[in-house]
This record gives sequence, structure tokens and C-alpha cells, in this order.
Amino acid sequence: MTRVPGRRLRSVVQRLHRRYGDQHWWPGDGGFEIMVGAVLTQNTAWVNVERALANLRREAHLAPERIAVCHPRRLARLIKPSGYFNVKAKRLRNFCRWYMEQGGTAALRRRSTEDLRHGLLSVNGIGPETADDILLYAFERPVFVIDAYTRRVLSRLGMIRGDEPYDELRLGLEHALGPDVPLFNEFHALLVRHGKDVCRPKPRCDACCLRRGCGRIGLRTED
DNA sequence: ACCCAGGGTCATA
DNA sequence: TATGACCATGGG
Repeated sequence: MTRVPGRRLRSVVQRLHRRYGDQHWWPGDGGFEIMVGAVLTQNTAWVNVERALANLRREAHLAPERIAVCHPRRLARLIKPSGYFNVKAKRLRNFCRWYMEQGGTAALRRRSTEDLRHGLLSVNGIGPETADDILLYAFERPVFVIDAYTRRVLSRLGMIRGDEPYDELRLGLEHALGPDVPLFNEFHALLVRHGKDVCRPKPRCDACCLRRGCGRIGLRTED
């Protein structure tokens, strides 16, 4: 099991927050819109998701009962800007049908986090990261979201290897930080922000994200 | 022209 | 268990 010192993790959060400030995640409003956004943003830039969400809102389709019965063609046309529109149309419909079968938000809110997570993962098109986005940002459960930025930033800081299985990392970070919804919310948003800023897949300069890049912005964990 | 983005599924070994 | 192909738009 991956062990990460909570002390160092909190230090990273502090420095990221000093650099970037409050991220105010999740952007947009309403629990259901967050869930739709979580599916649409799979491997997709958020700006394109906003266009898709705007289309859905304009056609009064940003509601589970509308999406659940929407013809895949039309749904695909509405969400086209977010890419992978054919697969995502099916995924959205799968999710909305499950969502309504379960009795909607009120019924889902009464469930335990573990039960909810298991249910979300049973939907074809909802993987671990999307499920955890929904759990943390829509249901405000203390679940740490692991994504490519988390792996990249923390591995370049030497705190993890980076190729650990999803749940191993998630449980490791949850254990290190303790159940803390506002902290998990802000930390994940800051990791994404930092990744977009300087921690690129292919570093532009020498050890950009570790020795130089992160050093410049006070993120170096050595010294 | 190239890289990349707030992943997941499915077939294959 | 672990790779690889595939899905597709749009910004820098």
C-alpha cells in the first residue's frame, strides 16, 4: 500500500494555494450539472465541456428525465463540442437512466459513500475518476480524486511512483489527509491548475516541474 | 504540423 | 494483471 506523509502533502497544498489562490470547484451550478460535466470532461478540455453544457441548457436538456429519453443522435449533436460525442451520448443516457431508477438526488443522498460509489461504477461509462468527481463535488463525500495531474505532479515531487493502481493511490491519499471534503476539493483543483500551468506531460525545460519549475513557485520538496 | 485535454471500454496476451 | 486501439472536438 502506498504511504504518503500527510505532513508533506499539506505543505504542497499550502504552497499551491499561495500561488494560485482559491479554485472554487466545481464550476457551474447544481448537483446534476456537475455529474453531467464529470462525464463530458473525460479526457477533454473544460472549455469544450462548457459549450456542450450551454447547448444542453439552451435546449432545456440539462435534466435527467430529458437526457434519459433523448435520442442518441440528438444528444450527440448537442454535446458535439466536448468530443467523443457518440460514446458520451450513450454514457450520459446510461447514467441518467440509472440516476432515475435509483430515485434521483434525494434518494441517492441517503446512501453510504461506499454504496454510492459501487452504484456509480456499475454504470457503463462511469469509471473510478468520474465516479469520484461525482462523489466529491456533487455529493460532497470525502473521496480523493486521482487523475493524470495527481500522478504527474506528485510523482515529479518524488512523493509517489505514479503508476500505482487507482484505488491504491486514492486510499493512500485519503488516509494521509484524513476525511476532509473542503481539503480534497481544493487540493484536486489545485493539482489540475498546477498541471495546466507548468507540469506538462513532456517537460519544456530541464526537470521543469521538479527542480526548476516547481522550485520557482516554491514547490520544491528537496533542500 | 504537433501536442494536449479534469477517461473509459473492450479485445487481446 | 496489463497493455493497446479506439473514441473526436478544439485551443495553443
